[in-house]
Amino acid sequence: MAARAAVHAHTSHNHRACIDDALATARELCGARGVQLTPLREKVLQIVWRSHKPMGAYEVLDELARSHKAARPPTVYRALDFLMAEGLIHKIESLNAYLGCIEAGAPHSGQFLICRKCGATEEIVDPRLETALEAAAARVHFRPERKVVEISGLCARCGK
Amino acid sequence: MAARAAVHAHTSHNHRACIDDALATARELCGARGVQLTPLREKVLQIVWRSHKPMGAYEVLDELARSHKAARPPTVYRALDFLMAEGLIHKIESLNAYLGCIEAGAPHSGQFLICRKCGATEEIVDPRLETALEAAAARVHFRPERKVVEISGLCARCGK
DNA sequence: AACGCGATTGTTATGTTGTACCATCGGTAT
DNA sequence: ATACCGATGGTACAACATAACAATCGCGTT
Repeated sequence: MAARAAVHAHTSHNHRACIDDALATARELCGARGVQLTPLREKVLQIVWRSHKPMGAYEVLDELARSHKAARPPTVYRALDFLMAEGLIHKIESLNAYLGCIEAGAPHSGQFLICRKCGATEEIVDPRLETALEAAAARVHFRPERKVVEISGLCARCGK
Repeated sequence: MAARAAVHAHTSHNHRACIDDALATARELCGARGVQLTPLREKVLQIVWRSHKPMGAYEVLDELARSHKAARPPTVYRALDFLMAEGLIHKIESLNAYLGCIEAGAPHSGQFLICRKCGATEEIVDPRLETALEAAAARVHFRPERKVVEISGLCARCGK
């Protein structure tokens, strides 16, 4: 899984395979959980995954509308809500945008590195960071439920 | 300064003194920097500080309009932008809301504990957490500029 | 077949958050 | 005076998100 951590940050790999993987995983998970990954939801998941950058809900809508004339804002937001609830995508709060989750499975809060120049956004899973977050909360007896970690700056290539 | 870290989380302290402190510090800093903390900007800073919870821009606007009839959305957003640039307030991205900064001075990214029940939001300054963030970014040669850390959950009192 | 039921999607309208753009005003440097 | 600059006034609109209700669909029961 760690090998997939850099997926969103690169443009030259075989992204098609990533998407197919993600969709297959999503179908499996939803099947196992008894929830419905309907064609509409799967299409939205595919659209989000096709982008290397977080996509705004209205960008998703524009894309969806190409093959689904009836699409309206609620159509998209309902699908995005479902996908977030199942841990298949994340919302990047500082961008009001959505990104495919590389660790689909347990719903979890992600940690993100967002390049302000090229827009590429990488999800990282850093246990040390996770531990530091838990410790900081525990220190003041705060019980964490959702952890938003979004680091903006310059990615390795743009920061050269 | 560490003693002020819990300011936003409590309701029974002498908050008036906090506000006065914050305003005095702000005036000093702006004077030293040669930027103008105009009456309008100071009023907005005061409004934000009066709340123990992050305030939406339109809430600030409603409050401001009581004493400043000409206030419009751009009025508030310009003041908020200025205050953020000077490191006097923070934006809580996951709430689209603004909060007085307890460490006014160097513009910095804050770390926040947000109670989903009572809304109280505490800014923490945890060097270990800061280190973990830097390390996570450095590991992939990412150069961080802005770090958004917002932990939602239950505060000590609501989580009992 | 007809019915009831829950989940999903369609549809219209509206609420919330944030900006673009240009005008104006007061101070300062030329 | 003139030109410029930072701050504010003011209109309009863009971008993001949800409320509310209707229609449809699959499915098990009668």
